[in-house]
Amino acid sequence: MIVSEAVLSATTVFAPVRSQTAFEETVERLGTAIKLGLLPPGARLPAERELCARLGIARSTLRQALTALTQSGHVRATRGRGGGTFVSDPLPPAEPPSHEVLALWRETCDERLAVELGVVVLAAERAEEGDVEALEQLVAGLEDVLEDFPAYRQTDVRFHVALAEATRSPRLARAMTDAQGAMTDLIAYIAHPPEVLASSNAQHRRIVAAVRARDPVRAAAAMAEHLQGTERVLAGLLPGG
Amino acid sequence: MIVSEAVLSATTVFAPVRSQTAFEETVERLGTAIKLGLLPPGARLPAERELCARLGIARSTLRQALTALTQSGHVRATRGRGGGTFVSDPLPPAEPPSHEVLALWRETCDERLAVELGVVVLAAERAEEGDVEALEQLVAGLEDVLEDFPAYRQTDVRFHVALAEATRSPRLARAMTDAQGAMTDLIAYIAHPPEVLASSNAQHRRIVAAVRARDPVRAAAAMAEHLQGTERVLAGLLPGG
DNA sequence: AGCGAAGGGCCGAAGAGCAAACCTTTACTC
DNA sequence: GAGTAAAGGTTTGCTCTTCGGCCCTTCGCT
Repeated sequence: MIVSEAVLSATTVFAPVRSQTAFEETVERLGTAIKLGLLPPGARLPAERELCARLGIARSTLRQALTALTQSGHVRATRGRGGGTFVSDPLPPAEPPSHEVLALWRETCDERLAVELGVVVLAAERAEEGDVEALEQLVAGLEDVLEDFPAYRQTDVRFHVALAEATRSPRLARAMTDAQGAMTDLIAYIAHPPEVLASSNAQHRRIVAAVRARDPVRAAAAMAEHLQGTERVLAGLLPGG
Repeated sequence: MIVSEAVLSATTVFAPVRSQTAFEETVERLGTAIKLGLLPPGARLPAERELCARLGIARSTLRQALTALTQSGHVRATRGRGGGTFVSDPLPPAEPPSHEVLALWRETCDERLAVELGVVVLAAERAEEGDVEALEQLVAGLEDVLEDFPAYRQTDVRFHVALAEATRSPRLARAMTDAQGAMTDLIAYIAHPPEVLASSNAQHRRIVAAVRARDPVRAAAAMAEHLQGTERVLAGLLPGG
């Protein structure tokens, strides 16, 4: 009986169980979507009574989350007919990443690598003409905002999420938004000169070309190169690099 | 303002928040580890008072989970000094996958693809000599159990988890055990003749060789081929293939 | 003026989780 | 054989989260 080997995995199997509350998860979901620009400034959220049904939680729980997001300035509500809950414009300044987040930056990048590689391979196999066109439009749009990092980053996120949606796999799309949310916490404060963004967007072009050509291998290679860019920047600035 | 585009991602952003309880998560964690053979039959779990501390939950919550696992026959407890909670030997027969699980089989495979690709790429970059030797031993062991699918599958899981551990990224290791747990639910009932297992293990060899050579591209290609095997089998047997 | 759709507030029931006791069984030690 | 230590088993009571429903307030539209 090979019992001794099991001890190696014990740290994984017996690692702490983290159970997020519905409240916390909702704040994180909506907050991330707002910070990523998936819900752009000025956008209106669904009515509370509808949203809580969609999220599968009680309205009072949703309201707790919305109250938190109101107090943090990400959202603003108006009453009466035609009212609703709207994403703030402008958004509050982002908060600097916690020590915790910084300490785990490499694991965050590792997870993102997995998601992005899996996504790009499957997208190359499954993307349809319309998906590719949408991706090309996003890349073209990026070209116009090389001087404006926040705008660039927002469209960049859209690009990666669109790639994930092209896989037709909701779970991968969720994984992608989570990964992008975690990355944004890390890179929001790093200077990104236009030349860097231009070369990053050139990599986007190569990725889309490989997807259009239905060439998963080339797509994966292009994506790997793309991710190495940010990773090298982080390695130079953060502990443990 | 590009508000219209946001609607596309709405299904992702507003998807139900699934808040697992600590009890559920614990049952799943331990149950998966047992079904995967990470905790082999006869193995002794840590004492309740220690285990609940490691899992970060109250002892009463842990006991709920252990009671569930006892009733399902995966675990058995003995009292008194020198007693403890032990993995059952033999294990209860696996239950057939639910309709729910079967309906989402493709998404499960997609997630696994992402995890395995990310893992193998990072393992190829980071694995040390000891890691590679452990992997080679596991592959050698697989050669001896080509006639015994349960035994093969168990060592197969160990192989993939060991690969994940070679990345030194706890989160990827966790993702790998989760992915393997989900896959086991799908493939437990599918006949696997020795020839198929032999060719599967040949792919293992190629993966290890690429990792040893520190060649992420070749490692990813070998892994992709490896995964296609099971995926094609499932596509032939399950709905939506 | 009134209707209806939206956010805002309140309250009680139910359940999950926690903490800290205490009990029972059993093997080892002196 | 008595004592002790280490394990699982049991009980109790408290807190916090979540749910579900009900009613209020606001305010644009008809």
